[in-house]
Order: sequence, then structure tokens, then C-alpha cells
Amino acid sequence: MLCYNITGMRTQDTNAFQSHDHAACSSDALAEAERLCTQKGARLTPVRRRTLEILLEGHRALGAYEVLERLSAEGYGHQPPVAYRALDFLVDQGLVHRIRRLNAFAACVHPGEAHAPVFLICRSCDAVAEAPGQLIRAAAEEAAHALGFEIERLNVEALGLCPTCKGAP
Amino acid sequence: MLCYNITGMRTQDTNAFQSHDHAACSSDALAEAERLCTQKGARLTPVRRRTLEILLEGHRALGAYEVLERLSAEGYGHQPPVAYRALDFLVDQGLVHRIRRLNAFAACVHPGEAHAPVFLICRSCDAVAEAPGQLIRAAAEEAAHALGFEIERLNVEALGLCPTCKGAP
DNA sequence: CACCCCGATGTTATGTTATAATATCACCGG
DNA sequence: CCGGTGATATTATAACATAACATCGGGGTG
Repeated sequence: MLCYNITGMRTQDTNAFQSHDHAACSSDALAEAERLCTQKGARLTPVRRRTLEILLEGHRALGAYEVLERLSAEGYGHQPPVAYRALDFLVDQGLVHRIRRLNAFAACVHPGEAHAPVFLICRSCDAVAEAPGQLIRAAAEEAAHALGFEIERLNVEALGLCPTCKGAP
Repeated sequence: MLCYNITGMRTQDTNAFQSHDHAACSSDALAEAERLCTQKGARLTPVRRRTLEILLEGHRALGAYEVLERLSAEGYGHQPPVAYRALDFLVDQGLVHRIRRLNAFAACVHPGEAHAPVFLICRSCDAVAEAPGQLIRAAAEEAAHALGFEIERLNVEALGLCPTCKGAP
């Protein structure tokens, strides 16, 4: 997939900290999610799809209970497992990332593409951007192998100030 | 500080995955912690010190409630804030790290030394080692600056198999 | 068609982690 | 001796997460 938004920027290069055509950004992600699920034989059911849409509304991480509130207001189940199951599914499919620092979940903006995401979390406005982390992944592999450790999953989260909030703190 | 254990290895090079003189390893860390607190005018009070000792007993991360259980059995307070306060203090002082993936805390083995720790968490035996992460830190800074993001705190956690468990899973 | 299987959804109940708010205590300087 | 300060303790509750079990519907098989 390679597409352009109104600024002429490639979608995969957009991020939470740049102004961008968000409607396109999120509908692209959704379409891509559908494609991936079909391809893998995974079922993007209504709750799951709606959960993804909710997360795609903004480049923010939402807690499971925030998601649940939204879902239950729209007629889905009212109990925590409803949200957790949908979120777990989406995380398994690589469509959503879990942000541990926030105990929260954020939609992946370009699922399917090989990426080792680094999460940049603004402590002021709570926006979450994904930066490319291939270099970091490589550096981590190297450090780990020096100790004989085999990395299976890597999680990198940075807390700080986004460009906007840096200007106006 | 530069010291040697029975294998002739420098303490700062030991890690959770190597057999080492653990008594020395932890008493060194404790002594260093004391030195750092004195230097900064921070008070390593009995609860705080005992909390650190408990975490230093093994290269494992303990949950706040595990720590609390130990503390309360030894006559300290019985309520969660007792453990959380001590742990928060130790984290602030850089004597303990928080392992978010495990919702747990692990003692820092070589506090004071400039280090950008990468945590290697064995999913089989729960041991937690710190690997040097300067390169990773640098790579992250670079990726972040490309988006105009200012990193204040960086957390890198890898889940996988330690050398021992890799051999015998 | 009847049946069963299975995956998805729903609910109840509870477990686990973390913090707000408040009170007390010990020490130190004035 | 008094008041301020930082540490500690307690109560209560918020916030996050999962176990266990019930139900429902679609798809294949006898």
C-alpha cells in the first residue's frame, strides 16, 4: 500500500504529531486491517471492527474501560471481557498495540508492514506516535546476544514531549 | 566503583544470567545505594533500605504486593502504600527499575553508573537482566528527533529466553 | 432435516495492581 | 516548647484484568 494524503506525504510516513488527513489515515488503516484479516482467515467481527474504529479515531491510547464504555453505549456487551477480548484479538493480529506505560491500547497506523515500533508518548497531551525502530531492534538483538539471550518480543516506549506541547507547555 | 567477584569479572559486567558471587553483587549494590543517597541528601530509611534488600535477594522482579507481604511480615505497615512509597522512592533514586511488562520491580545492580538499561526478561524463569543500552538510547533519540519529539524517559523491555532456559525449555 | 461442533459473544464474580485522602509520628531548628 | 517538615501508617476505593460458565448462531455431517 502506498497512498497520499492532502499534504502529499506517504501515509506510512505520517504520524500522530503531524497534521494530516486523518479521515484518510484511519480509513486506510481499517481497509488494510480488513484485507489482512481476510488473508489470514481471521474474522473481523462487528465488535472487533468497531473497537478498531474507536481506537483509530485519534492517535491516542485508550484504556480498556474507555473502549468498553463506548462499546456498551453502542449496544455491545457491558462487561470488561467484551473489551479485553476484542483488544486481545486486535493485538494478536498486529492491528493494535498495547502501551504498557499507560495501561492502554492504540491502533496501529500501518499494520502488516514489517515494523518494530517505538512508541513516543507525549506526557502532556497523551498522543502516541509510532517511530520506526529497526535500528533499535538490531541494537537490542546485539546487546541480548552478547548475554546469550534470545529476544522474542521487544517493547520500546519513550515518554516525553511532542513537538506541539514542547512549544506550548 | 570497580570491584571483582570470585570469577574475576567486574561487577558491572555481571548479570542475572551468569553465575556469580551474588552475596557480593547485592552487598555492593546496597553499599553503592547508600553512598548515592548520602551524596544526594536522600534518606535511605529502614523501610526503603529493607525494600531494596528484598529486591536484591535475587535477579527477579517482584510485584508490589509481594514486597508488601515481606515488609509487613517483618513488622512494617500492612497496606499497599507502604510498599508503593518505598518502591517509588527507590525508582526515583535510580536504585530500582520498574518492569512494566510484569507489573513489577527489580533492583538495579549497578546504580549510579550512567546507563540506559535494556531489560531482558526470561519468560520461562522470570529472571530479569539489564543489558547496556547506550546504542539503543542513541537510536531512539534519533528516531524521535526526526519527528520533533523530545525523549525524557525511555523504557526498553525484551521478552524471551535466557541462556539457561534456552538450553532446557 | 436434525444434530453437533465450534467460535464468538455475553454475564457473573473475583482477582490484581495502584492511588487518593487523611491521620500520625519523629525529628530538627527556632 | 512549639511549629514545620518529611516519613510512615491506615482506610477506602479506583483502575485494570481474568476465570469460569452460559448462550447463541452458522456450517458441516449423518
